[in-house]
Amino acid sequence: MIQETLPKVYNPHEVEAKWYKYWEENNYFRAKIERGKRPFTIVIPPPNITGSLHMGHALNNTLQDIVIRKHRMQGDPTLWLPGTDHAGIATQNVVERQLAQEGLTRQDIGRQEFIIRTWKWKEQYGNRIIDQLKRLGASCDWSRERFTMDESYSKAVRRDFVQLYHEGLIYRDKYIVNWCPRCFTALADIEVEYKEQEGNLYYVKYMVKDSNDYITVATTRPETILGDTAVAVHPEDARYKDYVGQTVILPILGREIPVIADDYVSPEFGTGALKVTPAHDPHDFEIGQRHDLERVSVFTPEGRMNKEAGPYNGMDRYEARKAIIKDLEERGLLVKVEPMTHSVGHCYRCDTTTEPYLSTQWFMLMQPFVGPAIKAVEEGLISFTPAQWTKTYFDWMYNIRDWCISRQIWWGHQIPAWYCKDCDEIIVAEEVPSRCTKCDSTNLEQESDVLDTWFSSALWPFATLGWPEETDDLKYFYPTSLLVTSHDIIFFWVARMIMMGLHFMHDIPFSDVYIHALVRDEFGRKMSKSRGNVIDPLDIIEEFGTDALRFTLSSMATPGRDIFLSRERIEGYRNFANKLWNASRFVLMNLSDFTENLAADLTKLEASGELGKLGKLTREADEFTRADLELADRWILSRLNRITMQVDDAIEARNFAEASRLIYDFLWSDFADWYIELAKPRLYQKEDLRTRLLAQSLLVNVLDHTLRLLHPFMPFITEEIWQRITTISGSMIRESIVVAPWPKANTAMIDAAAESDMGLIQSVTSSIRSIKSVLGIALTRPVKVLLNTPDENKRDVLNRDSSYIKELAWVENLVIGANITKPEHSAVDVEQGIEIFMPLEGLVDIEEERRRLEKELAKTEADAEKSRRKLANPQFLEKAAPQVVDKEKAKLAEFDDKIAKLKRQLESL
RNA sequence: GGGCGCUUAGCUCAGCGGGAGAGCACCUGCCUUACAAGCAGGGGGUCAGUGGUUCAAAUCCACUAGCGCCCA
Repeated sequence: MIQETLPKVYNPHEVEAKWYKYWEENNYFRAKIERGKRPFTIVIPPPNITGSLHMGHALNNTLQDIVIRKHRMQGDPTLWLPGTDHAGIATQNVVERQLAQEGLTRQDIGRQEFIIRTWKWKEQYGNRIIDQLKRLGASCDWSRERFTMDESYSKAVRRDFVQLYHEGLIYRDKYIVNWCPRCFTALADIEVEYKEQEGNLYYVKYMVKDSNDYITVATTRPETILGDTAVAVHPEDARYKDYVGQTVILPILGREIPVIADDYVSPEFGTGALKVTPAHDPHDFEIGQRHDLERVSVFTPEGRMNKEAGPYNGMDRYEARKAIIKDLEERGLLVKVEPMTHSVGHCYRCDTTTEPYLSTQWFMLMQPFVGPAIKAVEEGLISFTPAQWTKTYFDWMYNIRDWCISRQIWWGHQIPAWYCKDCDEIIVAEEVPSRCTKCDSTNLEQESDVLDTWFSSALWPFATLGWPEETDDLKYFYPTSLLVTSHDIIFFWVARMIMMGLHFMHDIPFSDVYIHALVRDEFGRKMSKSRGNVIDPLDIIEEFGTDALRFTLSSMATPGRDIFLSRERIEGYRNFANKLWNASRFVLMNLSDFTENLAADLTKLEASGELGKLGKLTREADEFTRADLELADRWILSRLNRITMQVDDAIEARNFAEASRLIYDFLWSDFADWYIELAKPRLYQKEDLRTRLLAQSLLVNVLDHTLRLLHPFMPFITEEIWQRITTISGSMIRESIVVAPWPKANTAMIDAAAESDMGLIQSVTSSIRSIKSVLGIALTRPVKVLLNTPDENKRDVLNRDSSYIKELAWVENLVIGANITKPEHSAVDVEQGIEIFMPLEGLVDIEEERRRLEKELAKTEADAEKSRRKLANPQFLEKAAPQVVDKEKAKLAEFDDKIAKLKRQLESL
C-alpha cells in the first residue's frame, strides 16, 4: 500500500529546485536532429550579461517556454537556443563604475587591461541571468548556449563585416551622429530617446552687414550660434526675400555668414528665419550639404566648448549657454525669450542629453536590404502576431536611413580594419594583416572603434547555429520557427535579423514573429528603478513560486495590450496552484486505498469477467466502455476534450491568456467544484467496487490529461503531481511529464447531450442552494424539494441523476413529477422550465420569501420585455437568421412561463 | 506634426455583430473528513461621449474627449 501524505499547502521551493535539476540531468532539453522530422526552433532574445531578470524577461521567456514545451511534448525535434549578449555600452559602463570605485578610469589602465577586466567581470557576474532563467523554468538547450563574443561568434561577425565591406555595403564618412558625451561614443538614431523638456526659445538679432537692419532668428540652443555658418529662410517667404544673398554678422564672434533660401525652413516657426549650424544639427547638416556650407564644430567630445568657441573655450555646454545669453543681452541682441517645451535626445543607456556631433564613422547602407526584407513580409514568408505590427515594420523600412555601426568604446567586436600609416590605405580583412596590401608597409594600426552591439545580434539566428561553418545544426534548424520579443526592439533587432538572414543565408531567419506586451506596474507606468515601482520576478518566485508567476504572465498576455502587473493578481494564481495541489491531493488520497483494493480484487473481477470491460487503471479514458460511464463522467470527459481542443488552438494562435483561462476554469469550476464533488459518493461507498474503480480511474485520467495540458504553463507543480500519480497508477510510460505526450482532443468524447443534461442538473442544484442561502437556511440542512415539469425528457434526466442534486444541494427528499402542486409555505423558483418547490414548514419569514420572489419576478419581466420588443419588430423577423428568431421565441416563452409561475406563487403567499 | 493603441463592475482585465463576464475587493452564511490560499450564496455596470451603418452595436464606421506608446 502506498501512503500518500501530501502537505495541505503546496510548497514550491523544494519542488522547483528538485525538478529542474532532474530535467537537466536527463537532458530533456537537449535538441536532437531527427532526419525526416520537421524541427521546431526558437532562438532566445539574448539578455545582456549585465542584466538581471526583470518582468519583461520573465514574460518573454515564459511565453517561449510554453510554446517550446508544447512542441517538445508533441514529439517535434525541439530546440530552444539560449545565450547572452555582450551589450557593449551597458557592460562597459558597469566595469567603468567598478573602476571608478578604485579611483581609476579605463584610460588609466589601458585598452588591453580594460578588456581583461571586462572578461573577468563577465565570468563572475555574466551568468546571473542564466541562473535566473533556470529558476523561471526555461527549458533551453544549455549545451548550445552562445555568447556574442565567443570565439566562433566573433569569427561570424568578422566574416559578416568583411563581406559587406567588400560588397561595397559598408562605408566610412564624416557625418553628424548622435553623440553621448558621457559614454563618449556615437549612438544610432534609435538608441536616442526623445523626451519633452521645458526650455526656452531665444530670439536673437543677426545684424545685416554694413547696415542697421537685422534679422531675428529663434533658437532653443543659443550656444550653437558659435557654429552657425548661415541663416536660412523659406524661398517664398516675402518677409525675407530681399535678404537672401546678403551677409549677416554672427553675434559675439562677428563672423560674416550668408543668408540663404531653403525649403526646409518652416515660415511659421519662430520668426521664419533659421540659424544654420551644420556641425551640430542633423537638419542643418543637410542644409549645409545642399548649400555647401562650412561645418564649424564648437564642442569637444566631452560636451565642452572648444577653441572655435572663442571666449567660451573650455566651458561646459550649459555654462556656455548661460554666458552667451548674458552677453547677447548686454549687447542688446537678445530680443525676447519665450518658454517652450521641446523634445531633447537622451542616451538610452545612461540618460545623458545627447549631442548631434560631427565625426568620422562607419556606416552600413540600408537601402539594398530594404527590398528583400519588405518582400519577405509582404509575401507572408514572415508574419507578425499581432498583425498590426506589420505596419510598424513597413513604416520603418520605408523611412530607413543608413546605419551608423561604429562605436567609440572598447568592449565589443573591434572593427577588422587596419590603416596603413605610410600610405593611408584601409585594409579590411578577417585575419590580422601583416603588410599593407598597397605599399607593403608593416606600419599598420587597427581601427580602434568597435561595432554596434546590434550589428552582432543581427546575426543571432544563424551565427548561434555555427555560421559561417556549414554545421549540421545550421542546416537542420535554420530557418527558425518563431521569434518572441517585445515591440520596442522591432527596429533594433527584428528588422535587422531579417535583413542579415536574407543576405547571408538567402533565407528568412524565422517565419513567425510574436510581439508581446510590455510589463508595467499596476498603474500602467513603466517599471523603473528610479520610480521604485519595480516588481522583481525573483521576489515573486520566492513569495509565490515560479508557476504562479508564469501563469499570471501568460494569463495576462492578451495580444496587443500592455500588462499592468499587481501582486494581488499573482496571489490569485498562487491560489490556483494550491487548488490544483489540493484537488490532486484528494485524488491521490483516494487512489492509495484504491490500488490496494484493485490488487485484492483483481482475481474476483477477472473471474466475473468485468475486468475486461472496465480495463485496467488505464491512462486513456476512452478505453472505458461508454455504457459504464454515468452522466458526470460523460460530462467531464466532454468538457475535457473540448477544452483540450480549444487550448491547443489558443496556443497556436498565440493567445496565451485564452489558453490559461480555459485551463483555469476547467480545473477549478468543472473538475474541482463539480466533478470531484460528484465522485465523492462513489468513492466513499464500499458496496460497489466496480463503480468506485470507475470513478477513481476517471479522476486519475482526467487529472493526468489536465496536468499535461497545463505543464507548459506550470511546469514544476505539474511534474511534482504527475510523478506521484504515475507512480501510483503503475502505468508510467515516460519518466517525466516534460517528455510525456501532449494531450490530443478525442472529439468522439465531446458530448453535447451530456453537457446540456449536466447543465440542467447544475441549474437546479444552484437554484436550491440559492433559495437556502437567501432565506438563511444552512446549506447543510437537509430539506425536501419537489421538482415539477411537464417535459418528460427533463424528468428522465432529473430522475436518473437525482442523487447529484441531493448530494450537492443537501436535499433529503427529492420528488420529481409532472403534476405536482405547490405545497403550503414553499419557496419557489423556476429554472429551465422546471418548477422548484421547497416546503419551508414555517421556518422562514414569509416576507423574506416575498421579497426574493418579487425581485426575481422583476428581473424576469425586464428580460421578457426586451425579448418581446425584439419579436414585435417585423424587420427582425424578416431579416435575422431563422435560428436567431427561434431562439428568441423560445427565450420569451420561457420567460413568460416563469413569470406566470412566480406570480402564482406570490399570490398564494 | 504623423502613426498606433486603450477607455467594460471599486481595482486588474476578458469578450469584439444576436441573452453584459472573470479574478481580486465588498456583503451574508459555512472550520460540509482535498483545499479558510477554501466552500455556498449575494450586491454592484445608460460597456468614455456623440453621430452613423444594421432587423440588431460593448462589438463595425466616423468624429470628440481623456490616457498611453512609437516616429519626426
